[in-house]
Order: sequence, then C-alpha cells, then structure tokens
Amino acid sequence: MKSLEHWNTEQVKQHNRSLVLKMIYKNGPISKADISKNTNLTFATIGNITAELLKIKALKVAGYGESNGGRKPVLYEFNWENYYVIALDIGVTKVSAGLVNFKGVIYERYSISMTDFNYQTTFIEKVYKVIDQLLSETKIEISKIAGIGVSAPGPIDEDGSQILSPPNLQGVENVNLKDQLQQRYNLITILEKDANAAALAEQWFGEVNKNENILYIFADQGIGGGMIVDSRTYRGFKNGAGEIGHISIDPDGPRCNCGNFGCLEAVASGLSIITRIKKEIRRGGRSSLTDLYLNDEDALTLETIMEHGENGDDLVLKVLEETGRYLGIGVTNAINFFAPKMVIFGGQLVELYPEIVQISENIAKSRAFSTSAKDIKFVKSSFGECSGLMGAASIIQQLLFDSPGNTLIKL
Amino acid sequence: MKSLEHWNTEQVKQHNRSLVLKMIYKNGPISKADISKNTNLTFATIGNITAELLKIKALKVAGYGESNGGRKPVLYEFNWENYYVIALDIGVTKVSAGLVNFKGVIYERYSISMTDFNYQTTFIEKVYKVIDQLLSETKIEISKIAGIGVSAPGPIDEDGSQILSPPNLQGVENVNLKDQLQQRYNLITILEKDANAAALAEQWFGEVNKNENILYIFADQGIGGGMIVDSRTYRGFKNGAGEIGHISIDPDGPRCNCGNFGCLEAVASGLSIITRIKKEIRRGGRSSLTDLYLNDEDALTLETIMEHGENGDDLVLKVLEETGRYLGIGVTNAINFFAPKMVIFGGQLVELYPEIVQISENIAKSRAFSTSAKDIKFVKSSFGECSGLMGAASIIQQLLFDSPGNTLIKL
DNA sequence: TCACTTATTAAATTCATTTTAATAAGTTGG
DNA sequence: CCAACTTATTAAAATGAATTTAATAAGTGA
Repeated sequence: MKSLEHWNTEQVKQHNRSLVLKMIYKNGPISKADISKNTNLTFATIGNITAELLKIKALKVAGYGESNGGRKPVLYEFNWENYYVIALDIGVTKVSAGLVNFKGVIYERYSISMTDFNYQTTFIEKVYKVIDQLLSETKIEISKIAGIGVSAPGPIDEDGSQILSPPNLQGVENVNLKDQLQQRYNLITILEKDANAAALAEQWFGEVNKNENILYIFADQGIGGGMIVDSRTYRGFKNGAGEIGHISIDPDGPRCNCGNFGCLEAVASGLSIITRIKKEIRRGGRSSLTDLYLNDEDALTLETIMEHGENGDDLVLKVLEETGRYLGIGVTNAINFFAPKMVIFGGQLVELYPEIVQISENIAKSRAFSTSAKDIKFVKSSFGECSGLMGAASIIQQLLFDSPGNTLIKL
Repeated sequence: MKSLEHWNTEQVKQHNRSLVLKMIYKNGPISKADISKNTNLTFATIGNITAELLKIKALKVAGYGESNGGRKPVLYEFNWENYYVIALDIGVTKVSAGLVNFKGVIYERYSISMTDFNYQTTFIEKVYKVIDQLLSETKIEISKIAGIGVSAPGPIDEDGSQILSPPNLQGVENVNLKDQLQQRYNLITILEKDANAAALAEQWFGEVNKNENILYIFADQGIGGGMIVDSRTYRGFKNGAGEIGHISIDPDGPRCNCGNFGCLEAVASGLSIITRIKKEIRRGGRSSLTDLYLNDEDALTLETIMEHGENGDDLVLKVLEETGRYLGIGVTNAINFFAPKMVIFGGQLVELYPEIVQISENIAKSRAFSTSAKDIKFVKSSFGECSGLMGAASIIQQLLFDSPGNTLIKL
C-alpha cells in the first residue's frame, strides 16, 4: 500500500510518532535522552512527540531516573491504565471474551459454549452475550476500550470483517462480525484468523525480536498456521496463506477433509490422533482405552487419550510418536520454503502433549536443507489456552501503535 | 530495516523521487500532469523532481502530447540510452555475461563453458574473461554502466556478496564475487540466487502487477524457488527461503542429495527424469532409448529424452507425466502455504517440456485448499534461456530505482 | 478576436525535523 | 562549600520538504 502512495511530512510525523510510542511501550520507563539515543531523533523532536502523547494521556510520567552527572531525567512510560481491548476468541467449542490491557494482562473473562443450544441462540447472539456480560461486570470505563479484536477460525475475508465458511463451525457462514460489532458497541473491530492472531500475540507479548519472521503452528483439532513477516501478518492472495495443515506430506496417506491425501491435518492433528486410535482399536489393537471406546464411541477425547499415554499405554504412545514425526516432516517443508527465525507451537494438542515440540524440532533440524536451520528457535507458546484472547488483543494493539495519529489522537 | 529507523524529510524526498522515476519508467512517455494525477503529488513537486532527474539525464523529453483543450504537455520518458547493466548468469554448465538495458534488451552477450578446463582457468578467471570480452566488444561507454548483477546457484550469503557452496558447482566455494568484481571493474555489484533473480526479472520486465506476490519455480537440473513479496525478494532467515525443491512430498520416495526422502527435486527435476529412465531401462523396461543408453551411459541428456518423448516413446511419456504430477503436488503445498498471485515456471525442464505448466496447474488447482486458488495465474516464464541474464540485470535496476538519490544522483 | 481550458513556472506558505543557544539541575574535586 | 563540569530540558531560529497560490504560456472553440 504505502509503497504506491506518495509521502509528505505527515507520514514522517506518523512514522516517528509510532516509533517513539513503540519505544516507550517496549523500553519504558525511559528518559527523553534515551529515546533520542535509540531512535536517532533529536531531543527537540522527542520533546514534541512526547508532549503530544502526554497531552492525550497515552503516556505518563513514571518518576525520575538516576543522574549520570547532570540533571535527573524524567522517565516516561506507556499509560497502561488508559487502554484496554475487548478480545474475542471464537473457538470450535466455545466463544470467550476478555478485557485485556496493553501488557497482555487479562482482567475479566467470560465464555459461552458453542454447542449450548438451550435457547436456540444464534451465533451472533452468543457473541453479544459474552461481550455484554463482560462489559456489565467490569469497572473499567468504556471510553478506555480501544477496540474489539477477534480471533476466529479461518477463512476470513480480505478486509478482516467476515468469517467466511469455517469447516468446523457449523451454522456460521459469511457472518460480518466487524460491521455488527462496530455498530452495536461503537468500537473499532478487526477480525483475524486464529493462527495469525496467535502469532501476532507472540510478536507483541512474547520473546520475539523486531523483524524476526515467525511461523506459528496451531495444532489443535485441526492444524493451522500463521506467519509474521517484518512484524506484520503475512496474508497472501485473498488471505489464503499459512494453511500449513494442508501441506500434503504423503500422497498415499489418509484422505483429508479438504479432499486431498496425506495432508498434515489428516496425519498430525488432534482429530487425526483420535481417528487413528479408534481405527486401531476396531482392528483389535491392544490398548487400555479399548473398553472405554467400545462402551461409548464419543468417550475418546484428546484429554483421556493423553492420560492413558501418560500411564504408558503402548498404542497411544506409538500414535503420539508418529504424530510428532509427521508434524516434524511438515515443519521441515515449511522451514525449507519460508525460513523463519522462530517456530512457535500452540493449540490444544501442544498443551496436552508439549513433548511434540522437541520431537518436531529434532526431525526438522535433521532434515532441513539449509545449514542455518540449526539456528532456528523452536518453542511452545507462552500463553497456553489464553493465546486466542492474547492474539485478539494484539490485533487492536498493532492497529493503534502503527498509526497512533489516526486512532489514539482523535483531533 | 526502515521501520526501525527514524524518518525525516530526506526519506520523503527519496521515496517520492523513487515513486516518480518508477512511474515514468513504467508509463512514459508521460506528462507532468499525468504523473501528478497518478502519484497524487502536486505539480510543483513533480516539477522539482523531474527537473532534478532531467539534469542528471535520467530522463529525457520524448516530445509533445495532444492538447486536451490547453497548452500541449511536454512528455518525459526514462533515458534508456544512458543506463546499462552487466548481467552475469552463472549456470551449472556455463557462465554468461550480457549487456542489458533497462528495457530488458540484451545488447551484447558472451559465454564460456564451466567444464572447459583447457588452460586450467579458475572459476574467477572465467568470470573475468567473459566480462572483459563483453567490455572489449561493446561500443557503449563504461560510464553508462550502472553496475554488475549476478545470478548464481544458491546458497548465497546474506549480504549478496559470496557464493557459498552450491552442490552443483564443483570447485566453487565461498567465492566473494562482489568484492572482487567491484574492485576490478569499479562498479556496484550484487549477487542473488538464480531463482530469486529470475523472479525479480518477471517483476520488472514481465507481466506482474505492483504488489502481486509471485512464486517462481526454477525447474532445471535441480528445482529451485524464488519468492517476491511486496515487490521485493523474500529471503528469509539467513537467505534460506524458497527451497521448494526440498519440500518432501513422499516420505517413502527416493533419497535426495540433501539426505531427505521424496523431495520435489528428487522426483520432479531434470536429473530425476534421467535417473528414473535409466533405472527403468536397466530393469528391462521397453524404450526407444534402450540402445542409446546401453552404448553410452552419458548419452541420455534431457534433450534426447524429450525428442524421444515427442516421437511417442511410452516410457518417456509415462515418466514425464509422473514428473508433472509430482511438480503439481509440490506447487499445491507451496500455494497452500504462501498463497501467491502468480506462479511462474522457468528453467531447462520447462523450456523443453512446457506442457508441465498446464499439468501442474490442473493438479494444483484441483488439490489446493483455498477456494480462491482458482484465480492464481500459472504461466511459463517469458524469457526462456535468457531469464538468468534478465534476472541479473533486474537486481541492479531494483537497486537504482529504489534509491535513485544514492545511486543515480551522485552529489 | 475573445473567452475558456490546460500546462507550466515561480513565489509564498506550511509543516516537521534539525540546529543552535539558553537554562535548570545535578555531580565531582579541591 | 564552591567552582567547573555534565546532563536534561526548553525555546527560538534555520532548514528542507511538500503544498498552496498566483502568474504566465499556449492551446481550443465560438
């Protein structure tokens, strides 16, 4: 976008304002002198920008620093008490809403089950309900809420306004959440694919350095992927990028929901584990899960399977190891193609079976093409089951910090 | 890079100068009024920038346009006669150098075989030789040469200065071509991986629209890949991105040089075709190539194989079709992950067997996950065997147009 | 020929950063 | 404790970019 547009002093101001705000956000409390050193902007410019940000209460004075031989510096920091985000995490099993501040601290939280059809409530009514509940319970003024960020199962349209047709969310199709939420709550709203949002959360609240490209693997019921390039979500043509779950790693493998064969999602997702174990049991394979399954077909959840794995069930252990191996092969392909600096794993499967990160890392590093692949960092997401909410929050945060002039400062 | 740095009016000037120059390059001959309309810059600014560019002879007056009711507009265009690039294409079999103008027209050209060891000439001496020959034969003044662009087999180091350790170029390892060429010829020199360079050539000289991300598939002896994101080469961590040849699509497939199994390069490259046909013949498979092969093991080049395919040899046709299928599966994976707007095919295999583009397209579009994959354009490179030289030329062109202030205008 | 339109050029204005200078408030050493 | 030195902050003037405004040149059409 920007590269096609002309620039004038306004973009300079925008850019430098954003630069200073991010600097204070990340490194505060900090003195004007240090901001100047780190940004190479002069004292005078820092003075102008901080004065402006101070006036709208985006910053606050955090005290005084130690003198280095002269006058004590005034320290500034981001005005945490003034900015909150409504984070909406739309999952397959439930919709959660949280009130999150810009440090990534979740203040209030409320969930509703997706399958709870007591009152025949529609999807959008459930969304309203969690948000209304959230707002009614909180003591934080609505004027301090910067916007509504939504993490949802893909595909999402290019504008970040509609949930199109997620295969796992029955009854939800072409829902324009953005317009409806903006209208109802009068707050800026943006949607993002769950894996992209989770990746963005790592960028803002995690241990990612500036301009390190990251690959986020969302291993849950299915497998999704999110990519961050130059600190921004990489979306690709019509938002189609990141579908690492549908990289086929075995043309003779099992059929995937997408119609293809041997997709990563068909061999390394949470659902694929359940499917494979059921199949083995039906085949007569020995397992401590056998009775459970034969009594109730739906009893085999990922949680119970993992419990039996921890108790040493051979079938479970075998399937889990295979799953790790497949995931490793998939990640190898992604690395050879995308070459990220970090690979971050999240989702239910990873939470229940964190060893899968190490297994994938070993396989990927032994198979990767480039010699520098050994320097790629593999980590489990630091946010666990909160990564959806954190992701949703980070969407709004990104918007605000990228153009504080258009969002924070409403002239 | 830029996002971490502060901006001032200098970057504004840089950016707008680059914008105007690219506008004139792509849309010239064009009037100041039209430039203003297209860029949203005011007449005065356009006046300043064009005056400056005119003064250093980056532009020239191309005549007068039709009046639209007022004074006839002066038309400006890029000063083609003033800018040339030495393009160096380092291939597995030969080194070629060409003098290319900014329209992508190749003026002079000279090659030397890589395997010609008559005089025990080292690699770097061969490079010097082709460039010297080129310079001695041309009538174009050396002052009009903007730089030396080099397209070379990867891996290339992060600075674009060294060829590291290409598996197919024996005897070439850690050669710092950039420093040596810059010193000898006193011209800015930049190296780029062959597939990246070829992709960039499509961006500059081909039919790619601004900000359309492209995936270039370089199917030759091996298989390489290049990606363009936001009009720039996407390199990834330590230049490791784009290795589509080492996406594994079959864990039980043949072993690849990289140590892995079932890599695209092991099942869909030019060499893999030769290997498979040899294997089939040894197994006793029927083919019109049988006698040829049994008399001389090295007689089975890709060219002869293709000839026999055109004459209807069943074995060849079968292997080619399989190859297309594999390539299609590999491209599907790449599309699901990267979601480009265009996929462009080049390299010897594609030149000899252009049908492979259509085959890959059919497979990829039937297997791709996203519904919008049907809108992805699949094309064969328009530059044939010249794509290496064109790629090399486009590297320097990109440099100049991105910061004309630092390169064209030497104050 | 005259009114009108369009392209170009030149001067004055605006806006953001930078440069320069002045001031405030510390530290250090004798 | 005070003088010399540092450092942080603030204010005013200068610089350099795009923009606004006005003037001029060169066409068109009635």
